[in-house]
Amino acid sequence: MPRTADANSALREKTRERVLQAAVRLFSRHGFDGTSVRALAQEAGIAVGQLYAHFESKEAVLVTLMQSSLGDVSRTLDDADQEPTARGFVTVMLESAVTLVDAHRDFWRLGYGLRHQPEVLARLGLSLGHLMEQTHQRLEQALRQRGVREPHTEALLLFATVDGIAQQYVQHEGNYPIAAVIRAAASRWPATPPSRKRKTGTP
Amino acid sequence: MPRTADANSALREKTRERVLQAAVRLFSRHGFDGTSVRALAQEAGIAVGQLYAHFESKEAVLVTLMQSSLGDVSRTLDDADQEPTARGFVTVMLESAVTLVDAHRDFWRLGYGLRHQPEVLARLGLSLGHLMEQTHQRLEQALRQRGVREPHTEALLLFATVDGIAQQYVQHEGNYPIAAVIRAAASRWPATPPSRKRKTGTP
Amino acid sequence: MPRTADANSALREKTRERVLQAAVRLFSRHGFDGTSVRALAQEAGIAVGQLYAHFESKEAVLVTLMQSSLGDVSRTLDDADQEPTARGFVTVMLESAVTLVDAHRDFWRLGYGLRHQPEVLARLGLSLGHLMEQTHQRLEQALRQRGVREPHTEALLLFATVDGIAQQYVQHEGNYPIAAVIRAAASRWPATPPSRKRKTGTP
Amino acid sequence: MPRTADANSALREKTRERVLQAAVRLFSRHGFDGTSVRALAQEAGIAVGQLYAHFESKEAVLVTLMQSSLGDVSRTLDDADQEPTARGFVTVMLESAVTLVDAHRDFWRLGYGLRHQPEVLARLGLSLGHLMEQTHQRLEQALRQRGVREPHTEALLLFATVDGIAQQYVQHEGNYPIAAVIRAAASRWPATPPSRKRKTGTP
DNA sequence: AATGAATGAGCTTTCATTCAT
DNA sequence: AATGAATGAAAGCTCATTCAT
Repeated sequence: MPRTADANSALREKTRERVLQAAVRLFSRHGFDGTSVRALAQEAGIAVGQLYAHFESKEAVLVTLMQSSLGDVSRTLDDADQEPTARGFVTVMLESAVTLVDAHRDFWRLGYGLRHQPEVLARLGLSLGHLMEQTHQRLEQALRQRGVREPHTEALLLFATVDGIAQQYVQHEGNYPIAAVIRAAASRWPATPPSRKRKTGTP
Repeated sequence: MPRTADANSALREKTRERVLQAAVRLFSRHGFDGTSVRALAQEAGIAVGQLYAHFESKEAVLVTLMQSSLGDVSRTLDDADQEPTARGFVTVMLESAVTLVDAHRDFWRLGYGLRHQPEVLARLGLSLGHLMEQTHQRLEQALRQRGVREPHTEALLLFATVDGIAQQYVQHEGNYPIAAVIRAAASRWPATPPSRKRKTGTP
Repeated sequence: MPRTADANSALREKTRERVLQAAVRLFSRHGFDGTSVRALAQEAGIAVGQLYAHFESKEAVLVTLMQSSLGDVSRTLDDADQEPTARGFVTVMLESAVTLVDAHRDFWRLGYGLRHQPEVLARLGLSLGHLMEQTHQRLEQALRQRGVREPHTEALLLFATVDGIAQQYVQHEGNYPIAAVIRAAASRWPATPPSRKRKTGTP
Repeated sequence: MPRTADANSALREKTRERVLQAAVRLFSRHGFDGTSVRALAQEAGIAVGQLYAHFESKEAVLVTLMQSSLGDVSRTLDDADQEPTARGFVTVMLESAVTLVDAHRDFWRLGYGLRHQPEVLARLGLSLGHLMEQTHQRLEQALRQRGVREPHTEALLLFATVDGIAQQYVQHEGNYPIAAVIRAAASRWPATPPSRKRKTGTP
C-alpha cells in the first residue's frame, strides 16, 4: 500500500519550506548567483534532485520567495493607518517596518541587494516599480488625510526615510538605537490631528 | 627603438581607465556574476589577455572600482562643512550626495547591490563598517558644532535620510522632484546658527 | 483473503504488457534515451516503482521488446514457404513483411534506428548478425528449392530488397503504392515451378 | 605581437575538423544521445570548452555533419546519368552508392539510425522527406528516359533496392559479395537503349 | 606588449534507480 | 503489491584564467 496522501503532502510541504528558508539565508549572504544549487540543497538538507521536485529552477525559488512577502509591505501600512495623527502614523509605520525587517533580516538584505538591478528583476518577472508607486500613493493619501501640506513631496520624503532607516538598521547588526532614531524621525511630523472636515476649524 | 617609457605609461593608464569604465557599466546593469570577462574586455575594446595585464582578476577590477570612489563620500562632506547652519549643512550635503550618485548612477547601483552581502564584501576585502562609522562621526561632529541636540541620534537619522533619498532618486530614473524633497528634508533642521559657545542663548 | 494466485498472475501479465506497449510507442517516437522512465510509467498508467517490479531496468524493457519479436521474422517466412514458385514466395514474403511492419510500425522504426549501432546492440546483448545469417540461409534454401540460379547471391539481393521496401514503406507514412512495388519486385523472379529434381532441366 | 591571423585560422580549422571526425565515429557507434560531450571532446583530443568555441551545441555538430554531405547523394546520381541504358544507370548508381557509404561507413550508419526518428530530425531542423522526394523524382526521370515502363513504381523499387543493398553492405562489415549482388540487381533492368525519340519505332 | 585559442572546474538541470511507507 | 519522494551521478554548457605565438 502506498504512503497515505496526507503523509506525502506533509513531507512535500516540509521539504519545500526548508528549501525556502535555506534560500533566504544563502541568497542574502552570497547573492543569487553566488549561491550554487548544490549549496542550496545542502543547506536545506536534501539532495539536489529533490530541489527540482519542488521548484522548476533556482530562479523559481527566488521568485517564490519574493512574491510570498510582497503582502508584508502593505500590511505594515495597515497597522499605521489606525493612528489619527501624522506623527502617530509615522511612528507606528517605522516601528512596523523595523519589526518586519528584523523578523526577516536575511530576506530584506536579499531584497535590498536585488532592487537596483533592473535587468535581473525583469528576468525574474518582478516589477518593483509597481509596488513602489502603490506604496507611495498610500503614504500620500495617509499624510493628506492627517492634514500634512504638500503631501506628495512629504510622502516621497517619508518613503525615503523609512527606507533609509530600515536599511541602516539591518546593516548595523544589533547595536542600533532604533527607538531613539524613530522618535527623532517622527518628531518632524505634526502630533495634532487635522481639523475635522467640513467643520470650519477653530471658532 | 621602443616607445618612450612615458608614452607607454600613459597608454597603460588609458587602457586601465577604459576597463574600469566598462566595468561600471556592465557590473551595475548585469551584476558582477552576470558580467563575463569576455564581455568586459569587449566593452573596453581590448583582448581578454590584456585585461589580465592590468588587473589580477575580475574580482580585482571590482575592488579597484569600489576603493577608488570611497573617497568621494568624504568629499561630499567637505563641501557641506562650509555651511554655518545645520539646515545649510544638510541641504548642501544632500545636494552633493545627489550630484555624486547622479554622476555615477551605474556605480552606485552596483554599490547598493553589494552593501548588504557581508560575505561578498569580506571576500573582496572591503570593509563597509569602517567607512560608515567614520562618516557617522563626521556627521555627528558637524551637527553638534551647529548646536543640534542629541547629535548622535540625529546623525544616524541624517545618514539614513541621505541614504534613503539617494537610493530613491537613483531608482526613479529621472522624474523625481529631488529639489523639493531635499528642501522638505532640510526643513527639519534649524536654520539659525548655533549660539556661541558658553554664552547662554539669545540675549 | 488475498487474491487468488491466478488472478494475481493475470494482473501481473497485463501490467507487463501495458509497459511493453507504452515502451514501443515512446521509444520509437522519441528514441530510447529520449524516453524517461517517468514518462514510460505514466504512459503505462502505473507508478514508477511498479515498473521496477516487472523489469530490472529501462534497458531490460527494451531487450524484452526486441527479443519478443525476433520470432515474427521467421514466421513471415513460414507463410511464404507454402508457395511453390519463386515469384509466389517472394510475393507472399513481401506481403507478410509489409503486413508485419505495418502492424508494428513503431516497433520497427525503433529497430531500424538501433540496428546500425553495434555498441548499443552489444550492450543490450542482442546479436543481430545471428538472426540475419539465419534468415539469409532460409532464403537461400527457399530460392534453391524453387530452381533459382546462384541462390546465395539472389538470397542476399532478396533480403536487401525486402529490407529496403519495408523501410521505405514505413517511412512514407501512408501513401506508398505498396502493392505495385511488390508486384514489380516479385516480377523479377520466375513464376514457373522448378523442374522436378534429377530431371536435367530443359528438354 | 599576436599570432598571425593565418596561423589562427589554420588552428581553428584543424580543431573543427577533428571534432567532426570524432563526432562521426562516436555518434554512429553509440548514437547521438549515447555520446557525451566529454567523450566527444576527448576523442577529438581537445578540451570540452573548445568544442563550444567551434560549435554552438552538441546538436550543431550533428547538423553540420549531416548538412555537409547531403550533396553526396545527388552526386551519386550525376555519375549514373552518363549511362545510356537502364541497366547501366542502375549498375553505376549502385556502385557509386556503395563506394560512397564505404568511404563514410560511420556517417551512413549514423544517418540510417536517425532517419526513422521524425521527432529527432525535426529538432535538428533536418527535412529528410524533401531529399527523398527529390531523389525519387530524379530516379523516375532517369528510368523514363531510358524507356522503362511504369517509371514511378520502378523508381520506388529502385530506390528501395539501393537503400536495402547499401544498408546490408554497411552492416556486413567486410565480407559481402557486393559485385555479385549489384550484377544480380541490375540484371532486372533492360540492357538496351530506348528507341530514339521522334523516330516512329517499329513500322 | 598583445592576441584569442585553449583549458577544465564548476554550473544548472535531468533522470534511472531505490526505498520508506 | 504499490506509491512517489528521495538520491546522486552524470549530462550539456559557461567562463575565469592561462599561454603559445
